[in-house]
Amino acid sequence: MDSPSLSHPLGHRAMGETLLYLTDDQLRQGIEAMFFAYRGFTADPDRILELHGYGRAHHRALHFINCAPGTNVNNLLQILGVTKQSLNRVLRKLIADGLVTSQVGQRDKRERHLALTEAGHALEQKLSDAQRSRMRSAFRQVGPEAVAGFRKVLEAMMDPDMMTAYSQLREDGA
Amino acid sequence: MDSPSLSHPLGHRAMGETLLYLTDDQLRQGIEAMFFAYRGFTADPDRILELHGYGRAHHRALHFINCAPGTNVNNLLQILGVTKQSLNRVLRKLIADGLVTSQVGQRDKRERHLALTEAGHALEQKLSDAQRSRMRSAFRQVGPEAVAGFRKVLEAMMDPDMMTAYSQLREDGA
DNA sequence: TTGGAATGTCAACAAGACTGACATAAACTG
DNA sequence: CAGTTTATGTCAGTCTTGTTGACATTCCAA
Repeated sequence: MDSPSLSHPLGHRAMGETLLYLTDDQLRQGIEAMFFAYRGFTADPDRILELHGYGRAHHRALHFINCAPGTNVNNLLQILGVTKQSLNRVLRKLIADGLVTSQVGQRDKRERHLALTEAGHALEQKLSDAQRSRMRSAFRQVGPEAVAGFRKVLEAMMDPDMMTAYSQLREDGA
Repeated sequence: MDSPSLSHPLGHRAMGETLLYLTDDQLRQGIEAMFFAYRGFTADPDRILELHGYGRAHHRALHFINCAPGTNVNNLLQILGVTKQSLNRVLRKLIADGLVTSQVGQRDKRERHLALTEAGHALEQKLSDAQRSRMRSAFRQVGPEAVAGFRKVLEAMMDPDMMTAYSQLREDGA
């Protein structure tokens, strides 16, 4: 049979209207692309983390503490979407290893304010560099229009409440 | 401070050439978008899986057995990128629960050929529908150009060997 | 001031990844 | 045919990272 995308009698605009990109097969390919890409996305930092005896959970904590220095545990909890007990185990190790500092809040002494130490900053940089490097390479290959599309789809795929957490990260860093 | 993307003196083409989309901040946003989107991407099937006492590992196995019925364990191992012990634990349960069949190969009797039973097909459909539903909604929101960009970036972010596995999935289904 | 809400810690458990060792059966090779 | 390799399955043990339950501390408001 002939290729519908090449022999289609309608122009590009009409293709969008007939929603050819929404067939089950196209969606399945999107799902698989997401699966394989996420593996690639985490592969480089995972290798570095392993050398230091950490896991992905430590990476996530370092990343978001770096983005919002002085944040408290509850904020981090909302963003990461795990239980406080789970996060606490990770934080305990990072604090014990001298990568993160935990300071009792001035105003509210129940809160602990988290920040990276110099060593924490160094590891975060190393992980971030590895991850950015792959993403930069991908972005460079495909060009700015594709990158814009990538961002649009990802944002549309987030849970609405996560979307707000994501937006807030870019507004008030502290 | 003012917004560089709005007040930039150069046009869109020049922006691409000066690689504004490759700044560390843009890359960081891409990384975070990937993190939050992947959570959304897995959230719906996760809820269904929990009801049945399965995890993401079972979903992945069902998905790829469905894509390539009659495949053997080794092929699945390559695609999933886990150890045979890990996969075996999952397959054992799926077979015991009557969702997957394992048949000794005709040509090579060492191989086991895997396929979904009717019940397996039913669950795979349910999971797939949930995941496709979210992706369809995202795709519909952003339009075909953004979807094309999304796919391009994801493919550029995969590991090269995974990229080949991904391509082969769409060529020889059996 | 006292009881509830918020915050964070410790302990125990489960899923799912890993490694290593080993068994079995079949295919291949000299 | 004997020995090796390949494909698969299994058992045991470890690690990360999620979970729930119990508990201490602190704040706030009735």
